Amino acid sequence: MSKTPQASHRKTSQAPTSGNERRRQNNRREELLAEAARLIAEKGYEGTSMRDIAAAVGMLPGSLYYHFPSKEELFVELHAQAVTSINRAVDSAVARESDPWARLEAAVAAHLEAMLETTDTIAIVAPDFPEDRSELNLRLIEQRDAYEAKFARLVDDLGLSKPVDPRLFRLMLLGAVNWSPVWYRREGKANPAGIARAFVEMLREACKP
Amino acid sequence: MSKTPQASHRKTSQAPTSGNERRRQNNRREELLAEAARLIAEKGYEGTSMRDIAAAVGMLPGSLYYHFPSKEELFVELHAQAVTSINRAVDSAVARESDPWARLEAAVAAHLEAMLETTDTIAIVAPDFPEDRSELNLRLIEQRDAYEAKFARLVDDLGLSKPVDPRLFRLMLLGAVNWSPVWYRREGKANPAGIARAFVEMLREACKP
DNA sequence: GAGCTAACCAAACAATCGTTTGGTAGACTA
DNA sequence: TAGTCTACCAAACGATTGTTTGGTTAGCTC
Repeated sequence: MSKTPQASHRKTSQAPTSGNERRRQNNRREELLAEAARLIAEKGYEGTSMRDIAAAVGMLPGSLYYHFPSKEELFVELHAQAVTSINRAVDSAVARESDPWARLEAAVAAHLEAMLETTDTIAIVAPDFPEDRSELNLRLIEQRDAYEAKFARLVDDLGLSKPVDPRLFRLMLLGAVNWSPVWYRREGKANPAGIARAFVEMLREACKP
Repeated sequence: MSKTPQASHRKTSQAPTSGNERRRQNNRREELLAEAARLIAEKGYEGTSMRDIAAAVGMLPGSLYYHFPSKEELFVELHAQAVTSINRAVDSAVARESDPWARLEAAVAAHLEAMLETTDTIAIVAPDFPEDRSELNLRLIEQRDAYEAKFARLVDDLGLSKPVDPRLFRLMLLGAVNWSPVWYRREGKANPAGIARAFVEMLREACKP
């Protein structure tokens, strides 16, 4: 009640002294996405209503539809944004290493960091959606495909000896990593980098002849 | 439309010649739970309405509230049922082995089997619910506690050498296992037992001095 | 066969959901 | 300064949600 959708229009209000960028073009879109990410990360997709999101940015529910055609579309864009961001993080982490095992560990650490510490990076993962929402799911999977292929390549570069199935190796590692948000506590002693090292090191020992 | 809530009442109809069990006592409760499990496993908790469940057993929505006080309570009972069932499966699988590593592998295989092949065993897991539904989540976690402790014991019995953290060992293994429904395809070549063997074998090699 | 109870039906309730429609203030362009 | 467009507001719409309330009937006991 106390916070009505803001007094009048404000828009591009500030920064009047800064050259000729094209302002006044979807200004609050970013703010909107950020707020939606925060809410969805906290309460889930179904648990977050368009009204919640609108209230968080001080708009009316219907106004969201100026920026996004639907709630699903909003989420797809959020997901894309998260995938892009985590992709960059992993790339730059991997680039700093040359040894194949070190590269894999760096990738896992970056992935973990993004999922455990960055609030607004909604999990690449989000198995939120049950199988029946196939249309949405297909689009999300498509977004993650390139990302997962990247890990497959990192694993291939390890040159595993024969008894080890590279696919199961990758699925095990990524499964363990993707599940970590379930048990991870930020107050705990373990940090993403440490977890990554422990996970990769275990598998590394397993692959020595 | 075509399937109205059934013609008249039927109740305990059958089996009139079988002694003196107390029939006519929550007869369709089991049927109700089974149907709810099937639907929720398919479409998720939020994706399954009380009307869906009622329709699946040929009842009217309100009638469900004769058997369960709320939708959440229904799910809690479902969850408890699943936990009990998987607990039994793991116990009997472990009992057949004596070697610690073989016992762990048997436990993992049983867990995988329950999650991947048994439709109505809604995942022990179900991270469906975001953190904010704390009340429900606490009750579910409570139900799983004894189960997870069981794995901690199995890991302890391995007598791991020092550089390996038993906790991270367990979290890695269970994470990989719990994530498997995401990528597992029943049509594929891998089966639960094979996956269990591969996972455990990898970690086993890692723990040899 | 009277009475009781388990197991429903029938119908609604209030709340919430995603979304649509029509309007409008302010910034920008010419 | 007139006109256009951006970025919203205001208000509703229809559908769906979990749930409640009061009645009804079949089966059981006595």
